[in-house]
Amino acid sequence: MENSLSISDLPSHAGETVTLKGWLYHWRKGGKIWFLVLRDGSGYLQCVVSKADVPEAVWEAATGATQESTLEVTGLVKADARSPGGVELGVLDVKVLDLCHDWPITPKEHGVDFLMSQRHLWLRSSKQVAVLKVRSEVESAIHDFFHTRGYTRVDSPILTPAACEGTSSLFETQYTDDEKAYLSQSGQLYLEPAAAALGKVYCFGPTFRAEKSKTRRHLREFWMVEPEVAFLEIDGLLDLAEEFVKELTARVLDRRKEDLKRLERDAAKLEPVVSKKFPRISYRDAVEMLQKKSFPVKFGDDLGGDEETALTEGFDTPIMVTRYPASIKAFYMQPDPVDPDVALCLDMLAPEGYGEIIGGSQRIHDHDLLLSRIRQHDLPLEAFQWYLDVRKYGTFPHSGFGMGLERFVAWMCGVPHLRECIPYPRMLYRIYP
RNA sequence: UCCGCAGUAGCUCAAUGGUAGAGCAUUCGGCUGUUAACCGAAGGGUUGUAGGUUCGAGUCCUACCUGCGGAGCCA
Repeated sequence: MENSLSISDLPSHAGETVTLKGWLYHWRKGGKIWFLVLRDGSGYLQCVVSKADVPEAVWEAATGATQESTLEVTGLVKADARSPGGVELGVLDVKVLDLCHDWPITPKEHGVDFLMSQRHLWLRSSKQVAVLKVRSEVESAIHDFFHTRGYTRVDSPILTPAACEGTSSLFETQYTDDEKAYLSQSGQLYLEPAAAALGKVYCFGPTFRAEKSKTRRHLREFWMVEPEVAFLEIDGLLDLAEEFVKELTARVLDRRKEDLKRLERDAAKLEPVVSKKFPRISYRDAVEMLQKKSFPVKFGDDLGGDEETALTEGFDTPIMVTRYPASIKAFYMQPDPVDPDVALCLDMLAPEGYGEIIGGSQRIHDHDLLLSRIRQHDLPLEAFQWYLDVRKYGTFPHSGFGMGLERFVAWMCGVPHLRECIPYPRMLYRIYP
């Protein structure tokens, strides 16, 4: 069915005459020789048009094309060291399939407001293309990671009857005439019963938080991958999270080198992630470390962005902070049997200021303890009856974590803001396009 | 929601309270190996909105609108 060549195929077609379709990305004029850069999503190709070598009509078409015009170009593939990418096209024919008028995004700088309002067009820019390729690679690596380890993917619902954690950040929608539904904030609660059915499960999909967050580290709609594993306890969970991040990073380094280069991301900064063990620090030790750096934190305080960055300073891998005070963590987290004030949980903090990429815990598996936690947190008991059933019928220790895809991709790409790591970001006060 | 910053040409930005400017983009011209090419020329403006102070406001004051950055919360 597909017969056409892509630009990325060309290095193995040197010496052949080929026809390609794509868009005019950029050009450099040189009097009687023009250099057109064609892009087709697979790569970029310098097409050399020489006035002496083509018919007048072809010269007119080539030099009359504007940025982002749709072109069909025929020419001879040549290896040439002067050309970015190693091969270039000696143009024989150019057809302008559509002449583009008033393309708004120029090669010079633009402000974020402008670019975000042109997001549907901004996607064509080389750096945005590179980020989307890294994102897709990570998504694919996530599925491979779990499938090679015997996990079953279980899709959790997006429309839910009640909150998983806190009702303040829920998106509400009308479900029937007299019933509301809420967009999912996490698939975890639905994954736990599935872990009893299938043992090792994971979900991967969009999640929604109606928080009024307006920072580079927040989106209102983001993608989260969440494994949940029967009979896995906290130490195994730490191993799983570390192995997971190592494998995804290795995959990006292995297969998306060109994209990292285009993003001017220093790949050497990611290499220790693959080779070195991630430090594991308890919350109590973290508080001490922060106090030595004269942060005014004490046991019971949550750690803010500045504290997280200070903790990761001096490390070239992520660090895992474990055993936070139970009082500041979710109701379902298992208390530490030797230190009941803390929960068996972890936050993985990425280096270079990228902050929390993973949060997870061992879950309470005792029915009565979970019941009392639901009551302590003033949660509507009837909404959690089915969740309690997991502990009522053949309970088992289990653990899981959630990783925010965009945060991971932002870190891989060295992009400072999450909004560039999802094709169409949903942010506070911005839902166009 | 709170705190801070900013709205001037299509875009990115200049302009002591005193004639509205540049680069890029666009159009035209020049250049046969360019790498955000370069050189020359032209067109392009109700300075976010509404008031106010002043002989005079892009500039100072007030309110509003829009956007950005950050906090809290989180992945």
